[in-house]
Amino acid sequence: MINLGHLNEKQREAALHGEGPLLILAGAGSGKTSVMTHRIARLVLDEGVDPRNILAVTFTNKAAGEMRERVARLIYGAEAMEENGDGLLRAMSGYGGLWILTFHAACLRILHSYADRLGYTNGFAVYDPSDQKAVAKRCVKALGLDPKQYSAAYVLSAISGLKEDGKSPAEALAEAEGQYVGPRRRDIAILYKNYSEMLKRNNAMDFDDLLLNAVRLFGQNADVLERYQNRFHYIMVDEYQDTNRLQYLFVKMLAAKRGNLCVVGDDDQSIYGWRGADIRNILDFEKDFKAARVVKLEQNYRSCGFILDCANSVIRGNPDRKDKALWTDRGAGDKVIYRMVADEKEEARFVADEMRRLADGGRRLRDMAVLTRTNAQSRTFEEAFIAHGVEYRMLGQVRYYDRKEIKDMLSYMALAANPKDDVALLRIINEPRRGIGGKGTDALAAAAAQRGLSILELLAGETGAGGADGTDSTGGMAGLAGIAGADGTDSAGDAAGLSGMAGLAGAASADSAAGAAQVPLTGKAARAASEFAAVMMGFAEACGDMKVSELYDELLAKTGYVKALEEKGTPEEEARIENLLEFRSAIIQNEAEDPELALSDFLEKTALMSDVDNLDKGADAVTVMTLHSAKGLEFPVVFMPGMEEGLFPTQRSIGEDGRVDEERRLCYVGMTRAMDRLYLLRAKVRTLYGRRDYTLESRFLSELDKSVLDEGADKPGGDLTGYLHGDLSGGWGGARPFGESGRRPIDAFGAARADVKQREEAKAISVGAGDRVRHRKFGAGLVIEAANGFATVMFDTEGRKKLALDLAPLSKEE
DNA sequence: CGTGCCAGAGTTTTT
DNA sequence: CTCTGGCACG
Repeated sequence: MINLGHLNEKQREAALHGEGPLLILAGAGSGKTSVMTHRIARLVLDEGVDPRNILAVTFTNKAAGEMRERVARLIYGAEAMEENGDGLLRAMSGYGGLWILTFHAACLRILHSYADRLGYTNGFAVYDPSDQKAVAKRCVKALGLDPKQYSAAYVLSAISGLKEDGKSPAEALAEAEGQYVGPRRRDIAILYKNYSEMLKRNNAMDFDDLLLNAVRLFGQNADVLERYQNRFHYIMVDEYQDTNRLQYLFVKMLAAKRGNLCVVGDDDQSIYGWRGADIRNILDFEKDFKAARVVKLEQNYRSCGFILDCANSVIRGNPDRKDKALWTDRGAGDKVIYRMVADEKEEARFVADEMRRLADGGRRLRDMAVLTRTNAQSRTFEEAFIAHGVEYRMLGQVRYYDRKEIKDMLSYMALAANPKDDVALLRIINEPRRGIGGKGTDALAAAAAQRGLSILELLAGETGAGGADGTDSTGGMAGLAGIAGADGTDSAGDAAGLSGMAGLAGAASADSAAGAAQVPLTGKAARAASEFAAVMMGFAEACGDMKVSELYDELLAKTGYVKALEEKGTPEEEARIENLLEFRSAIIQNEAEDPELALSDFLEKTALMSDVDNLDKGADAVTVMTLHSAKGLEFPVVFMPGMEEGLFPTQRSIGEDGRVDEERRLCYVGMTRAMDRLYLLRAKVRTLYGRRDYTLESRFLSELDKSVLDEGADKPGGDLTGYLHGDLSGGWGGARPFGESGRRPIDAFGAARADVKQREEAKAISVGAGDRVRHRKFGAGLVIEAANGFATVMFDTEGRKKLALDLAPLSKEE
């Protein structure tokens, strides 16, 4: 029997639930993951349920991974997991095992088995937002619409909205024409249609499609739906309050036969309404699933009393809530600290300083987080942290896989895996420079479209005898074989095997002969395109038999990508090369975890990966991220800056029906991330988009129960003098107004910390993070990072640059 | 074809 | 303010 001893009564009730619909209303920090993992383990161990009969879906990889890990621990025991965690996890959660997956990953697995039913072939690509954007732009352009009126972002969100409503392009079009709803709606409907067709031609799905197509697959194929209904006897859904219509349908269809649906969520934490999440899904669960049992988890194990009271007092302001109230037996703890400061710089300085103070008192930096409403706010914190020597890590900047060089290599791999992928091709056909620019690609795209081929197929066909129709997505090889065999134009005989290289020798000379008629390129560009196509078709054929890392290495070498970077040789390119090496390690690591790793698996994995997944938990650094990305996380110390009307709640939410309620929930989510200490900050003046404005305090501050607040000792209204006292007067270099070393820690832990950061006397140029420097050309700047003879410098006017310390004309400024 | 300049837009974004 | 994308110029 599985031990449920450390669960509380409510938790145990939920974990013991067997058949029938169950709604677990799980307040923040109430241990819902424990409940779900125990329920799964109990079904398997005590009830003898086959793990393959269980499906648990989450929203994030992180949540899925955590759940998998904890379930495995319960099933196999902690010891076995220590010994062979990876192996056991793989054994448990493989294709035919226990599915604990994100919505998208679950849909992907299903679609993988039935891609053909929807007219896709199996190597279909998954497009990320940057790919989507490229497609949207092409569609707008193709229709001759004004790209200003129809920005990619606008078009995509409109399309996404239609998809989330489960509408097909035809339906959208019919609606737009049925009654007169304006040309805009009609244009969007047409764009939707063209966008969908282009994706399909490219054998690609975007994120929405994964869900939409899974639901469509079920809807159109009773046998498929039945198969999965019979497979999944028990279905669990995490964060149910964030499900959109499609996700709701997906779950509902799967659960329709047996009705064993267990959903876990908290209506107070619904913060993705703007993305289509429908809070009614959770509010109406009991209506939807008759005789549903409801269990409320209201005991909070995370936050201390004052923090909880604070959060409760804010969320109370919302209408239409499921009735519940969090409580804790952790004790009252510290009051919530509220400070008003002069402006955002003071705000960031206050935070940096407070963090240093807490660190001096024995807190780890990794235990602290700054949760902002907008990404733009993070910049000020970055600067302050650098200046104050606070190690930090930031989320929500450029996603790792969005870095140009990584995305380029991924596109190369994607094209090898799926030769129909024009978006990937267009991204890289001139990267590195091959002399094929906008005009060339436009012509190629047009020619390919006309013949119903992908661009690569067109190019590859051209190198052959001109048989345009010979190639298909999987057998791209047919095209290459064509070069070697049928084609008689030249010495193509040596184009055998993988060596696209050999192919290009043949292709190069073919351009004048067969090419011109079909490929709208001439001279150098035509040669380059043929060469490119031959190489890529070679990879397309070979990639099935290669390890991903091998493919990657070959691509780096044969496409000349690294070479082009090396030739430029600027620090920026150096950094890109470093990133490419780092990416290689990531591939190797993936292969270590899964020796069978196929190219398509890897591409899918990266496509479905977010940067929260890469958050390096080991590093001892404070975290800066948006409130949205903090959901599901917890930190002993949380700072919430920017408690101002117009920023939080945002200007755009004010006045729109229900939008402020969601902001309020977001505020609640933020506050309930804090375990021991919560700081609320408000700047009196804030600069937004270069405009300095006086602020009003956030309504969330006005609303909350003031008795939980510590508003600072020595000021009535709470102004910046509240923290500009005593221990801040020291200072390192005289230039810095607020230093660290002059201060003595005052905390209980407070042995004076050795000043580790003391700098060596500058002889030549030895600089460290936080130093001001002057560059002969770039002017004054701040060192962000210095290591291995390189320094990354944020210049005041020139932006960020990486410089070699022994070469750059740099001098240190005091 | 590639660079540089200017205009315009700028919540949040688990996948 | 600061990034992005489109366009004009060399």
